[in-house]
Amino acid sequence: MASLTSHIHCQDCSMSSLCIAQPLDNDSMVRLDTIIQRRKPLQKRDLLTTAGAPLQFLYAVRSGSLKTYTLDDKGVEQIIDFHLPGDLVGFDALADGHHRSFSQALETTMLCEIPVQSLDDLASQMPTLRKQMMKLMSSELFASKQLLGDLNNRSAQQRLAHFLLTLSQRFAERGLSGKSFRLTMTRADIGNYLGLSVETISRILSALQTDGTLAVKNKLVEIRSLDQLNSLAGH
Amino acid sequence: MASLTSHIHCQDCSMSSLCIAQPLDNDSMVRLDTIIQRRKPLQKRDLLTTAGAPLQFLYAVRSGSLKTYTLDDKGVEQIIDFHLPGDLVGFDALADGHHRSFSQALETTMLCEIPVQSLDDLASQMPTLRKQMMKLMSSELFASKQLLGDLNNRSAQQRLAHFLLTLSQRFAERGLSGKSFRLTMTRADIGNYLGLSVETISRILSALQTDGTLAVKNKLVEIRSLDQLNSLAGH
DNA sequence: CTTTTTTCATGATCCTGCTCAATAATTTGT
DNA sequence: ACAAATTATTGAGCAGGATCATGAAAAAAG
Repeated sequence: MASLTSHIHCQDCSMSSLCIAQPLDNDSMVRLDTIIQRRKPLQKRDLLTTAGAPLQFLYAVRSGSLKTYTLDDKGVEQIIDFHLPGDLVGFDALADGHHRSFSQALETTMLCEIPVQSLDDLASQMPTLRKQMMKLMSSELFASKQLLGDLNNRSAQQRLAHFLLTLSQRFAERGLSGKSFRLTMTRADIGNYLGLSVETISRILSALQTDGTLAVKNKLVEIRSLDQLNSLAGH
Repeated sequence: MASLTSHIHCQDCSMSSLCIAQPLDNDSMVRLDTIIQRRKPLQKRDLLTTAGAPLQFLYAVRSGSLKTYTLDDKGVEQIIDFHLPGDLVGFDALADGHHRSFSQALETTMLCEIPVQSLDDLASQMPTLRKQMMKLMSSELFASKQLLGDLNNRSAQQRLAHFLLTLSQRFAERGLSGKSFRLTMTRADIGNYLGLSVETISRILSALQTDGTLAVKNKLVEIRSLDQLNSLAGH
């Protein structure tokens, strides 16, 4: 099965449309492909990056999911992001060449490993690749700043509704069902990310279940009324 | 005085150490300088960017300050960032070539105008410039994600203390006093940014004044006890 | 399969920060 | 310089969500 993994190339990766490879012509993609390594899958709870470690690779998620977090001075975890297939992990380390956060697999997760040195070499020769990297960072930057506003002035219910909608959209973009999906993170993770207590997450999920907006069964979520969820999120 | 403004070059700009020009050698800086335009100062309340408008320039703040915000579907302002001298404005527009937010001057503000097309041309020839742009974006990205966590799980007092400390640091980096500075934004702006009501901002400022952490006189803030402010922020 | 650990659900209580309200101080416009 | 508008301060009351506590359900470990 290792042979299967190692035989997947950018050219036929289903995630390439979201990835750094998106705007490249076939020839460029082949060149990108040659510098990319595959590695054996991460198991649940395995760490991909550690804060402070020197940056060697950027990672593209092929399947599975991760959470990115920092530890504050008191050692308290602060979740910064969740990563789904097609997402890139490691941009925050470009600033000074060291990772600034921890990334941990939430389930069995497969990745592409992109050596930053080679990527930089390639970027200097390929304007399209350079622009794509800028675009991805710019998008992430805006999304992150937008999120700040989205969360700050909103109620617990609005935050959670927004979170579920965003997940739904992201699954849909990845060719998966946006109606029905599995939360790979715990309620505590969601609460941490949204600045709410576990209890609040639990209570709101129950309430949304009761009023028919969602069907929740453990980690499985089904969106019963997208309209209602949208209006709860305030969109 | 217009002649004075137009005669300032990257080579002798006091902000160049924070700006995109930071790592460039003198020759490169001169080349960068030739593509940069100066323009007449923005007056308080003037808009620099408008959401939806095509991206033509990135801007570097030379003096003064701005706020960046979006308008939600109900037309409610959501402040995303404050910009001080040395900051770059416009990175969020690189993703699709259109500005995604409004930037408004909080006071009389001078700017450098950097045409993105020329900047991109230059970046393709100058690896150092390219890397610096990536670094700046990466830093901003991490700062923004970090901020999310910093705000989310913290009390009103911790948030405001954190905000003031960040401002203080930024002023200090810019060669200004970090002990004593002027808030160019209103209390309402701060509240909007931190997800707190104006009243809460006002009350906490009064409380910090009473307990001797700060001296506040209208827009003027003096940090009386940095230690105390630090411990309030939870650092 | 059984035991242990982790995660989730729900209730009761409390407190932080919001809303509403009234006044004062600054800033802006004429 | 004055009037109007915006911004800031302070108080009272209320409510959303945190915390504490307990039990149930899943998941992980053995």
